[in-house]
Formats: sequence, structure tokens, C-alpha cells
Amino acid sequence: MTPHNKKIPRMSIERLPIYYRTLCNLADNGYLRIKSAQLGKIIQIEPTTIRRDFSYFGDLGKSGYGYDIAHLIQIFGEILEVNETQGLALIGVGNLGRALLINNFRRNPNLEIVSAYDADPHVIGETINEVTIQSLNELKEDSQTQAIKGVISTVPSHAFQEVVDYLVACGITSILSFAPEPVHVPKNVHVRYLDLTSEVQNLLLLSDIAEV
Amino acid sequence: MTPHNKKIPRMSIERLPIYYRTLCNLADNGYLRIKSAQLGKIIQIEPTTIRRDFSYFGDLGKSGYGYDIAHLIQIFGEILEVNETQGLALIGVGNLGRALLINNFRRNPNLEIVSAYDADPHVIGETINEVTIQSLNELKEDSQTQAIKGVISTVPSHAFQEVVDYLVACGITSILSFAPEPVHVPKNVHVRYLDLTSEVQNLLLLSDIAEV
DNA sequence: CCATTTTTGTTAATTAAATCACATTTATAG
DNA sequence: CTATAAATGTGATTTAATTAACAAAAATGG
Ligand SMILES: NC(=O)c1ccc[n+]([C@@H]2O[C@H](COP(=O)([O-])OP(=O)(O)OC[C@H]3O[C@@H](n4cnc5c(N)ncnc54)[C@H](O)[C@@H]3O)[C@@H](O)[C@H]2O)c1
Ligand SMILES: NC(=O)c1ccc[n+]([C@@H]2O[C@H](COP(=O)([O-])OP(=O)(O)OC[C@H]3O[C@@H](n4cnc5c(N)ncnc54)[C@H](O)[C@@H]3O)[C@@H](O)[C@H]2O)c1
Repeated sequence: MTPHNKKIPRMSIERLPIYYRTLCNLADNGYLRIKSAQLGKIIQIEPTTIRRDFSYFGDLGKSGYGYDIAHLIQIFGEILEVNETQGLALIGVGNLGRALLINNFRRNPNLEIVSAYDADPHVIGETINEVTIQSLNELKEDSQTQAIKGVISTVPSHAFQEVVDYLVACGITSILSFAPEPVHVPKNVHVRYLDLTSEVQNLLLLSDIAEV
Repeated sequence: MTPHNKKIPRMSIERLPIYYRTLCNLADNGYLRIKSAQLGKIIQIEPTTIRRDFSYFGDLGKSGYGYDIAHLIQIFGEILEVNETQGLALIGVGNLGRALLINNFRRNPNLEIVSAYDADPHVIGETINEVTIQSLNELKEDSQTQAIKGVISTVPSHAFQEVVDYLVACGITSILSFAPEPVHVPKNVHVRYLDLTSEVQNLLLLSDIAEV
């Protein structure tokens, strides 16, 4: 059997980071192999969903044996490009941005906030975790001299569209926002939202609507 | 036509908070009515999806007119229970938890972190934004004297299962975690994850796999 | 008041995701 | 080496979500 050539479903890709992280944890704990049923127990995904997901990335398992954890990590790590540093820029170093910068993806060696920007003159010039906060208009030049693969924005909603317009002008195409303000961008630019309020509201809602 | 009696799809419920927020913004800006097509433009959802979603909650629109914004806000607000304060507890007041507590859902008058807990004696006793940080084992009593509708956890992954076990013992059934550690809970307990690393990895991935 | 336009709500069609079910492969034990 | 057990990978099926298409309803403009 050869690897699929069908288009890989969006949801299978979305689950890759979870697979990757879980497999790394297992490897760290000395495990060498895993069966879809065991993995499913850990991350609460049906084994059959796991097997189908994996099948999109090649013939990764062995019948009667399971999957070699190191091999899965190798394959998934390649897709996630964990062997090259993915430089990120942080826009808005308020309370939330500061927390992200202090942590700076400690657990993910290949993700790194390499530069940070703010509009507040009181904040500009301050150094946190070896990153010196700059004025946002320095980003254009920075993005030419260093690889910035994406941006995390923790600016307030009211500033977000304006910031995004500037980022787009700088050639940034991947933006993750903590402000839920919907923005308009060219279709080659991707904006994802991490919407805390919606998450909390849904959490409370789905508990109310007592489970199936 | 009468309201549906079919089961409301998960995804329609998931979108409610976004509808609600957007409609409130429109109302704040003086708008009185909205058409599914306009709303779709703003939040990037197909008008037909919006109309179908709305239809689950009653006969809310008028042909040739659109939807009355105040009416939608009323209906959706009721479902989201925005008129009763939803008390939340915060567990883990490190850098991230602190940012959440300082903000404390400023923009959402009905969501409120009413108590905060940590394990670190240096942190316990400190007051942030009128909330005094307590030892986690105070939560059991607190949850009996004040309504805690849900918990936000910003404790490190390695502590999360232990914290969750305690929360479950206290009768908490809704938990939002910033640590991606998968935990086991009874099936009446809901855990949602806000997984920053996965979001970033997917953001970069989906940009690589150049858009459809 | 009537004709035209707009826009909803929903049935039908489509697309996407998850799951079932099982033939096939490999491991293992005797 | 063979028989048995275990687990994968994938067609077939089911379930869920989205989108298309359009009849019916309401508004608007003579
Ligand atoms: N903190 C939370 O609990 C929380 C929760 C949910 C969502 N959010 C979202 O994240 C945003 C940030 O939260 P926060 O608590 O860090 O707020 P904050 O006010 O502490 O920080 C915002 C930062 O953005 C900077 N900024 C403003 N306009 C800018 C611009 N045009 N360019 C560059 N920087 C600019 C400000 O100077 C400030 O440092 C919030 O507005 C909200 O939309 C925060
Ligand atoms: N900060 C980030 O950028 C970031 C990004 C992604 C995910 N996260 C997740 O959020 C978690 C918290 O992030 P942070 O930056 O605030 O870390 P942090 O270390 O600053 O804060 C963690 C807090 O949890 C407390 N704690 C530890 N064990 C506890 C227990 N058993 N009971 C109660 N409190 C306990 C600690 O005392 C500390 O105050 C991280 O471990 C990570 O899993 C953080």
C-alpha cells in the first residue's frame, strides 16, 4: 500500500499538533510503541479516527504491533517543521502579551517570539526575556532582516484592524489574535482567533444543555 | 411557522457567542436592523448558515426586512444567560492567570472571576483587582457559599490532573484549561482546552499548505 | 392597491467528518 | 512452521454540517 494521494481533510491536519505533543510525551516517558486504542484513550479520540488520520501521512503502522513512536514523531515533526525555528512577532505587550513573552513557548523549542512591538512609549525599550520591545513601525524592516513566520496579536480589539493592515503591508500572512474583532484581509492572509469569551460562554452553555 | 423542535446542532450553538457579540457591537453603534448578508460579511459566515442557525432559536426575522438587532440580542442573551452573573474561579495565578484576573472579562459584564487560587505561598494573600488569592483547598467551602459556574485553569500541565480531580470532588463541572494536558474526568464534567501551541502550529501549517 | 424587489426560512442537495466492519497483515506462542 | 491473536488500513456507511435553490412573506414604490 502506498500513501494516499487524496486531499488531507482539514480536521486531520488540525489534530496533528495534539498527536505530535502526545507522542513526544510518551517518548519522554520511555515508551517505544503505541496502539491506536491506547492513544485514543489518552487523548479521547476514537482509535479509528486516529488510524485514518495517520493513514493520510503514509503507511505508518504495523498490523498486530501498532505504531513506532519515534517514527511517528519523525514524520509528524517533519510536517510541523519542528527542526527549523519558527520565528514569531508579538504585537501588543500588555498584561497578556507579557505573559506570552515571559513564557515564550518554553516547551516548544522551535517556536520562538523573536521580536515584540507596542504603541505605548512607556513600554518601548523595555527588555523582557531577551526581547526588546520596539515601536510597531520597526516591524517592516525587521521582517526583511529576520524570518518572521507569523504574528501573535494581543492588542485591543479597537486597534486590531489597523494593526492587521500594517502587518499585511509588511508581507505577514499568518496572524493569531486574542482579540475577537473580525478583520478583513486579502485571501492569502490567514487570521485565527483565540476567543476566550466565546470559549467560556460555550463551556457554560454546553454544560447547561446537559450532555447527550 | 413555529420554532424548530429538532436538536440544535453543536456548531450552531458554538457560533452563538460570536453572533451575540457582533450584534451588541452593532447595537452600540446605533444600528437597529441587520440582514443575514450584511452580518455574513462582517463575521465571514455564509448568510445561509446564519439564517439556518437563527432558525433554530425561533422565527426571528422578517422577509424583505431582515432581523431586528435588539430582538436577536434579547433572544441570544437569554440563552447565554447574560442577565445573571456567571461566577468563575481562577486556578493558578502565574503570569497568564494574572493577566486574566487583571482584565477580568471587563467587556463582558456577566462574566466575573470571583475567586482565585494558587499553590505558591508567596502568591497567596495577594489581592489583584479586588480578588484575594487563596489556597486551593479553600475552594471547596467557597463553592458552597458562592455560585461558581466554572473554572479557568492556568496551572502548569504537570499539575493539571491533580487540580482537576480536586475540582471534580468540589462539584465543579465546567473547566477551561490553558494547559493542553489531557485529563480524565467523569462524563458529567466538561473540560475545554485553549491550546496556544496547537493554534500557532496550525496557523503556520495551514499557511504552508497554500489555500484552496 | 398592485407590481416589483428584497429577504427570510426551509427542503433538497452537497460536502465533509466520523465510525463501522472486516479483509489483510504481522506478531507471537507452541 | 502453523495456528491463533492482535491490530492496521480502508471501502462502505452513517452522521453532521454546509450550501444551493426557491417558495412564501413582507416591504417598497409607484
Ligand atoms: N487579558 C485578558 O484576560 C484577555 C482576555 C480575552 C481577550 N483579551 C484580548 O487581548 C487584548 C489584550 O489584553 P491585555 O490584557 O494584554 O490588554 P492590555 O491593555 O494590558 O494590553 C494591550 C497592549 O496593546 C498595546 N497596543 C494598543 N494599541 C496598539 C497598537 N496600535 N499597536 C501596538 N500595540 C498597541 C497597548 O499599549 C498595550 O500594551 C484585549 O484587548 C482583548 O482583546 C484579553
Ligand atoms: N504563558 C504562556 O505563554 C502560556 C502559553 C500556552 C500555555 N500556557 C499554559 O498555561 C500555564 C500557565 O502559564 P503561566 O505562564 O501563567 O505559568 P506560571 O508558572 O507563571 O504560572 C503557573 C501558576 O500555577 C501555580 N500552580 C502550580 N501548581 C499549582 C497547583 N497544584 N494548584 C494551584 N496553583 C498551582 C503556580 O504557583 C503559578 O503561580 C502553563 O504551564 C501552560 O501550560 C501558558
